[in-house]
Amino acid sequence: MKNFDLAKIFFEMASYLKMKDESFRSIAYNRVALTLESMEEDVEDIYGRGGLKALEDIPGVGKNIAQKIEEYLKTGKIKSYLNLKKQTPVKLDEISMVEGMGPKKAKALFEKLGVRNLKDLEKAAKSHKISPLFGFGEKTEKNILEGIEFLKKSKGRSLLGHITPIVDEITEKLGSLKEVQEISVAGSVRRRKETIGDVDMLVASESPEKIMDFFVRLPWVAKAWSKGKTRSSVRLTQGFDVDLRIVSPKSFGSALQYFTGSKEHNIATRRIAILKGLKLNEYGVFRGQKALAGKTEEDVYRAIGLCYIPPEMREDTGEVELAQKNSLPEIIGYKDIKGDIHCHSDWDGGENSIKDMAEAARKMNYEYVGISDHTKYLRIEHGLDEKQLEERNKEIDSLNKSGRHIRILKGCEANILNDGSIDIKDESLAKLDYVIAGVHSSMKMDKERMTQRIINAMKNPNVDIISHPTGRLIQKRDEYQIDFDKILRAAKEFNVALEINSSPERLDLKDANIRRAKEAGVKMVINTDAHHKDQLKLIEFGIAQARRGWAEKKDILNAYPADKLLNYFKNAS
DNA sequence: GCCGTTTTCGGCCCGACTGTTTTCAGTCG
Repeated sequence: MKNFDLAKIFFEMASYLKMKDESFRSIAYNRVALTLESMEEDVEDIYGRGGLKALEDIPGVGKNIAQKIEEYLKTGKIKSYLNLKKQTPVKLDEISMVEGMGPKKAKALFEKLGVRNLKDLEKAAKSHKISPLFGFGEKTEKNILEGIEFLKKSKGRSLLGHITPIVDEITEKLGSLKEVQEISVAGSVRRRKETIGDVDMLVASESPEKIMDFFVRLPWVAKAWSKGKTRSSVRLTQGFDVDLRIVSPKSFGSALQYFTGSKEHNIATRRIAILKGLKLNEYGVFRGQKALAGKTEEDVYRAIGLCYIPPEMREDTGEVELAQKNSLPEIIGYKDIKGDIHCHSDWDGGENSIKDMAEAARKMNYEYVGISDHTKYLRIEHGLDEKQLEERNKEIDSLNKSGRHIRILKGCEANILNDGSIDIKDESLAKLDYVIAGVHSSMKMDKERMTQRIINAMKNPNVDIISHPTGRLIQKRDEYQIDFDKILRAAKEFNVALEINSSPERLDLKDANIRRAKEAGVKMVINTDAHHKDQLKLIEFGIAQARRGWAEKKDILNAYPADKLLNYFKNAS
């Protein structure tokens, strides 16, 4: 897949062009880079299928860029890119990661001080060579040093699941002020992206000053970057930034739409507004001076001829076109899950008893809960052998018999061994309501073997679900080397569901793969993999990713009632 | 460099804030 390599090159070219003040060419390259990054089809396949002509059908790609893509596919490099790099040998991608540094400042520092990378930049700032320069000053120099410190500490982005608790607290604190009429989180947090750069919050109020004073003095604030009447920005001690915008209530909807983004989605919606002779900005939808909408997001979308688009879908990957035709898929809702079926109990070293897990699941308003303890290969997780599994089943049977709990299903999370066989006997697996199988070892296997390993596991008629199918840990461990298309075809053929693991560190399947699975007609389940009863509530993150992957209720098996779910598993094997 | 339901030429999203200026460029979202 060359899409990402090419996207990276075009992003860089866009920055270099901006440096040279060629802003419109820069926009063109940036746009193509974004398209390539989010495109599902391999650009190499497109070229193979229809040559230059087919490349030009990609939005934003014209003759010129098509030729550059061809050049890259044939020779592995792009001459004009190398030339740009030669002209200004500056690591722009590195330098612009520092808050407040962009192409223009980078250019000035290169020409005057020879700054080529992050290290040079830090050295120049530390030896106070930057502040005397024209256009720079004390503050800029200080901000550069602080920006570099921040980068070293945080790697830039935080996991969604790690920041939402504090975001909820801030929302509650601000929301309790009497001056606040409405409040919502916006930006990538509202879109539920798996990682977050900074947090955007929006408030509707007629008296913003008091709120801003309160905001920059919140107990978690380490530093206020800026403070104004409509926008303030702070860094929290937790290591990420929060932006607060305040607008008048009559613009709350349009501002929420605007600050929720994504940027690409906004560009698309604004284009539609322009085509209709309207103007869309954070203050509303306007025809000339006349405001047509602004109070709610629904009004805004309606005014430009679109139906409401859920925040999780706003990435300009086709949702705007469907909204124009009023044919968006009805994506799964946050209350549609009927039971979590990947939960561990104290039988395999989890924190809580089966009874406690069932009680916690009842509080989640579930109809059922599935206990799927590890099996014997995983010694470190106290995996159960055939005999222990039998004992555990008896406990579940007696709990179910007592009638005092929600329905408890008997499952397990078995291990897929290197050859694709399962680490526990088929007779034992057959006695369970369902079987989850997952890879927990030899994760660095080569692509062909790993793909075949998982497919072999799916061929076992007892296996119903593959847990965390790609094995990634966000920002820590890459996905296994697998041919995902082959996995999808096998999942469809053998009627095996793929898990959407809700753990904020995993989110596996991820959004793009969920969409591919859905398109391939493969069923999924959304689970938490809870090892503690408090982790059941993490399901919201899995549902959020499912929504980002456009999954509908019918695609998600544990949105079915228990009997329908069990029937599915029975008939699938 | 790309693009077209007023356009094959003339636009390309656009407003807020900062830090440096003395009227604005650069950055961000």
